[in-house]
Amino acid sequence: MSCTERLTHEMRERGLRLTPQRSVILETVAHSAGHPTALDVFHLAQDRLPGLNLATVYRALEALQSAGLVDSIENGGGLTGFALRDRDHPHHHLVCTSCGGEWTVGAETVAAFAASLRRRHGFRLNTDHVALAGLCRSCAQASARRR
Amino acid sequence: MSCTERLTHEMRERGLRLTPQRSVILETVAHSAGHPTALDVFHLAQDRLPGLNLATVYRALEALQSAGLVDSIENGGGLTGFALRDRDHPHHHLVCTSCGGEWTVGAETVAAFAASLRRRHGFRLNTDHVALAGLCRSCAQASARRR
DNA sequence: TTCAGTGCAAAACTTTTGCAGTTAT
DNA sequence: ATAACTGCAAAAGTTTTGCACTGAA
Repeated sequence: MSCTERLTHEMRERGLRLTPQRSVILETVAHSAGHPTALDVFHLAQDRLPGLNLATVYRALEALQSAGLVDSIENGGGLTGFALRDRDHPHHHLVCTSCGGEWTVGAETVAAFAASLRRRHGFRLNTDHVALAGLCRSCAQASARRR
Repeated sequence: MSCTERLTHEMRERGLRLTPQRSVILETVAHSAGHPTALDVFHLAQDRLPGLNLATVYRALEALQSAGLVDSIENGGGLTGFALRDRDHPHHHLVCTSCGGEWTVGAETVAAFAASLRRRHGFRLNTDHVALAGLCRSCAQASARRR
């Protein structure tokens, strides 16, 4: 199912309307690498939506979130990032706290961990979209050398 | 090593000063369940520190963080929470997105997952303090029944 | 036609910063 | 003594909200 089809379907099902703003905002999030903030999305979408307002971006992202099309991720520093929820290709992000780089891990890597949490604690890890903080390979090596 | 001894030691080592404000703020974080925000800490600490200012709380928490005594955790909604970094008893938190409850998991549960990330991607997961979002046992059961 | 959504402006909130006075070292 | 820290006030930055108008269904 394409992105636009999913948008139409999920929105209608919830009595939400399909506006040009919401389409463009969803596509902007989808085509962004990483986890753009509301302001990022605003700047990127402005080209295609002259007169777009930041408040609209916030409200659209909230609507898309409630429709299950987008997830919010807490970036550091009290900023909220947004990412497409991809049900067909679930994956997770490794975010390096040193260089800010991002890598993708397949859901299967996290699945084993989620299963052990569930077995041992009855806890169902939210695996829709997870961003894990740490040091990437090169930053880890650099910090080891520094000592 | 006691909390206060560690405070004295770590602060001195970095040329940071040991003020009544910082002591009380560290104790406030240590004695709080969960991950209090700067405002929470401010309210709790006010009783013992008349005239305390919120800006001081922010600066003290930053200092304690740089001294490795406290970790910051991204609560939902763009709020930053703080928690004592306990090097003697490392542990992680399971936060239920439905009821807001919190549970503790030993570091060993996470260690295996961290090892696999490192093996497969060279990524060193930050395991100082991790808060994992999901559904707790009872909320998961409740949501299963609802269907 | 109708009501959800938008743009605009103002407000609410969290966090940071400049500065003068205070205090731990 | 001296430099770090605090309180205060103001600013900066993010997110929310009220309201009149517009447009998707």
